[in-house]
Amino acid sequence: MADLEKQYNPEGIEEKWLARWNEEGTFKAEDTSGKPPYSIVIPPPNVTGVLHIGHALNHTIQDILIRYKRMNGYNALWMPGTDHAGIATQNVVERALMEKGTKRQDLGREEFINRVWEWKGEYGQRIVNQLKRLGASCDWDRERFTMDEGLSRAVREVFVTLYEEGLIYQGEYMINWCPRCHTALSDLEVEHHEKAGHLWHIRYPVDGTDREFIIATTRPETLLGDTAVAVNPNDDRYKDLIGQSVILPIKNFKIPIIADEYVDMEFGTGALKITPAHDPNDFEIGKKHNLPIIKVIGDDGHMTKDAGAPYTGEDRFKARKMIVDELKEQGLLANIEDHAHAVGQCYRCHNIVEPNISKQWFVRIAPLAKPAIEAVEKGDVKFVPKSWENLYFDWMHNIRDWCISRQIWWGHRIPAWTCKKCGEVMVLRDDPEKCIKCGHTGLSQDPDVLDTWFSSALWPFSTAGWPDKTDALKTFYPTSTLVTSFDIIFFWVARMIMMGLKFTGEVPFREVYIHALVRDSEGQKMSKSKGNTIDPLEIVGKFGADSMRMTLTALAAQGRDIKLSEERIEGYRHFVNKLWNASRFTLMNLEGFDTSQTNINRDDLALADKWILSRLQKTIANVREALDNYKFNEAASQIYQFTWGEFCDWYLELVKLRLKGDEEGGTAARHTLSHVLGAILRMLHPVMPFVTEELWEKLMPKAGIIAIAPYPAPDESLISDNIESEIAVVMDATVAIRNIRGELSIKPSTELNAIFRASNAQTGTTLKRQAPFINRLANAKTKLADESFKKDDDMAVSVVAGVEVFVPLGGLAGSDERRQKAEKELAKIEKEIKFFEKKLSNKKFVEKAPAEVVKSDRAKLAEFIEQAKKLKAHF
RNA sequence: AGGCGCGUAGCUCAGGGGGAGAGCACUUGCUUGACAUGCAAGGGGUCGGCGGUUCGAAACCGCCCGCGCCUACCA
Repeated sequence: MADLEKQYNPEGIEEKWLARWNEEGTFKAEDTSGKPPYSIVIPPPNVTGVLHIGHALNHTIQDILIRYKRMNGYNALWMPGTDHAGIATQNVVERALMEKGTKRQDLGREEFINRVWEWKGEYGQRIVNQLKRLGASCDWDRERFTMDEGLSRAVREVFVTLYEEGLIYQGEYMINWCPRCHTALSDLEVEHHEKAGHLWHIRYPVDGTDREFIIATTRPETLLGDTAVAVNPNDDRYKDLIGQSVILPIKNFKIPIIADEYVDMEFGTGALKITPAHDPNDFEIGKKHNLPIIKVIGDDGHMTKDAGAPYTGEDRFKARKMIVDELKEQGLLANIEDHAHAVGQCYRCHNIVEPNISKQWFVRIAPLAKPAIEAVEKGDVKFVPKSWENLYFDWMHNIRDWCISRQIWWGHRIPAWTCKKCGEVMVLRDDPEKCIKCGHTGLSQDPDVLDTWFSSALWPFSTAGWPDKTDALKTFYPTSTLVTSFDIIFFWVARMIMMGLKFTGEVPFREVYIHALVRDSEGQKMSKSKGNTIDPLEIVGKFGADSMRMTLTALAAQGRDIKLSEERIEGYRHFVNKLWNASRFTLMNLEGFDTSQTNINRDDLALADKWILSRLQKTIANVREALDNYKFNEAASQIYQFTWGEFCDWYLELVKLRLKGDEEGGTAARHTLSHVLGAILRMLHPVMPFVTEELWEKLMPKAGIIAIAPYPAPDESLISDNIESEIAVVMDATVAIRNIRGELSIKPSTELNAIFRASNAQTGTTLKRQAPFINRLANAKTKLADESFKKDDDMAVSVVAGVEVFVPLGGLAGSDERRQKAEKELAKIEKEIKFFEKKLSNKKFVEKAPAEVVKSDRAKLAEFIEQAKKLKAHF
């Protein structure tokens, strides 16, 4: 039994339990069950992904919730899976092809997709395997992938239904275009980062006059596609010019001067060049004024034929330089100004996106957003912390139609066909063989695929088998909780709510817990390019999964980001080790003791037993309360304090005497020890699953695995404030002696004598009864003062609540040192007295404050005065 | 420009109307038979600033200062 190593070594133990859980099917949820359901769907990581510390936090929290509920008797399902991550995955596979010297275009669409599947087969389990190593208690048999047949059917069903209801439409609009990924992006997929740029002020001469506009632009290359200059109709400076023309520099075209309210008279010179093909606002203005659209930047980011020589074929940024040089040459560049502005970048490849006009598919979002807003308003979905609801509402109220088509190959192909003969467009659940209108068999399918987030939006119900009415759907949907970070509230959370309500009539989850972001120790976002990432697997290898999980849990306070460093994790490894050693000690003392027996006569329990049991009940209640309210750090800290500060520091020390040989009370002590340790292990299991399983197996060999053991529940009848204050006397007396020892620099190995004078009979009885324990803890021989006791010159004195402590020193310390120590103690007490005297002398306080506060303050004051009096009397 | 969050011990942070807390770091002393990844004893803070509400504010309210983040089509 007592074959534990001196130090906890996670290696081997983690593997052992991963295998055991798997063999025993511990994490399997039941599609039909008498138990209450609790379900979480995993935010599906990208198949291309590598586990990072953010996943570790996200999954630790989910695992805590799931394990906690499972131990509480729920039919707990943690639904795992991965996301096909269209653009990201396509990029990865393309890069691999590039290394072999091929391009996807060389392979053709079908073959390329085959390659992606091959790639997925080879590497797709990587992140899943990494997740398993953290101890994630997902029901792995249910693992899904967004491109699975079933999920694809859900996508198809949703797309067709939305199309039939007019909620999906196709149209030519200005969208965000990534010239590198060669696809449209939704507004959300564009990141705005402030960049240092320039404002070029360009002269646009007015035709037939000597007047000119000076127009500022951040993108001079778009000049080639200008089709008008706009001014505000109310601008007196230019009123007379409206309807005339300017000569477009370089091109030497005439373009009209138009009037539009959009133009801000205050900004710059109040004149705006209009490039309908390359700016969303200009596009709108262009439509209004029927301006021609000249596309000068192509889909590949190079200048088009319409840009004209010598620019055609040049990269857009090179073209910019050429244009600026040319303008300079011609004297048309009035001025260059530094200008910082937010440039849109592709969230996948970080290239600068190009506003581009093209034909795309959109979701008409307003009708979907309305019920989704109401669901959160009504509380059908609750955000925790609640403040995130504001962000949600803010976005949902300003939401714009969602561009869902992507010009890539990897993803759910849009189920739309066009008849080559009659031009009929068909959007269908099943692939058509011929035109539904004219019967012609020549059909072409839309080449585009859907935004990856389109399928993610269905995840909570598509993974349960929707559109079939499965048992899983009935049992686990709506899911209970969603755990994610704030940065995908728009991308994912909001869209799941919209789609869930639309297609199931119910919200996809009841609560959304938004957790922090993990940053480095400087508070910087972790990123590979900064080199400040912490690799969770490396950490697991070095400190064990439990240490990492405990650290993340302890730091996961609501509403604040986590600054993580290896030192923090190392610190919590000490806690894991502490638990290990407390268990080691306990197990050493339980040889031959049957830990499965639970019936113990409470009268046999010693004071220390009753005390630790009382403290345990309070701790259990606090931990449960914390977990029920997503206060993970609070739960971690409660267990930490109890385990280290109370169980190890006091109870184990108090109990040692009774464990020797056949000491009286040994049975009660062993019973209490195993009971409390068992409760600690079960309380901690959701946070530290591996080490708790290992120790539980040794402590309770007959009880089965801890992952399905019942989570501790508080027993009110074991809570006793009287017992707790009685122990406080023992602790105070012990600390007083230790304090004398420490302050007077007496070695711990020197046994001291101590005499206690109690201020009441009960305290005296406690001190007398607990004397053996105090003696041990303070390395002293203690006794109670009798009537003849007199303090003499050689004694150090300390006064604590209800007890005067006298320690004869026999020359171990000089009188000066003793006086110093006593004066220090007195100064502290006098500070307290002043504080309370001031407070209590305030008439208004006495009148208005609650009676109990006044009463307790008066009692405290009296106690401190008493202590000071006693202390003074001795010097 | 708007919105949100944060400012508490040297560091990282809990807390939150009634005597300032934890971990780490620091000082001193310890091979006390679970643990030196440890034990014991200590030092350390006008809780960002100024006002207000209150008998009482670190906490609630207002303003200010500093630091983050998010959203936005100002050329």
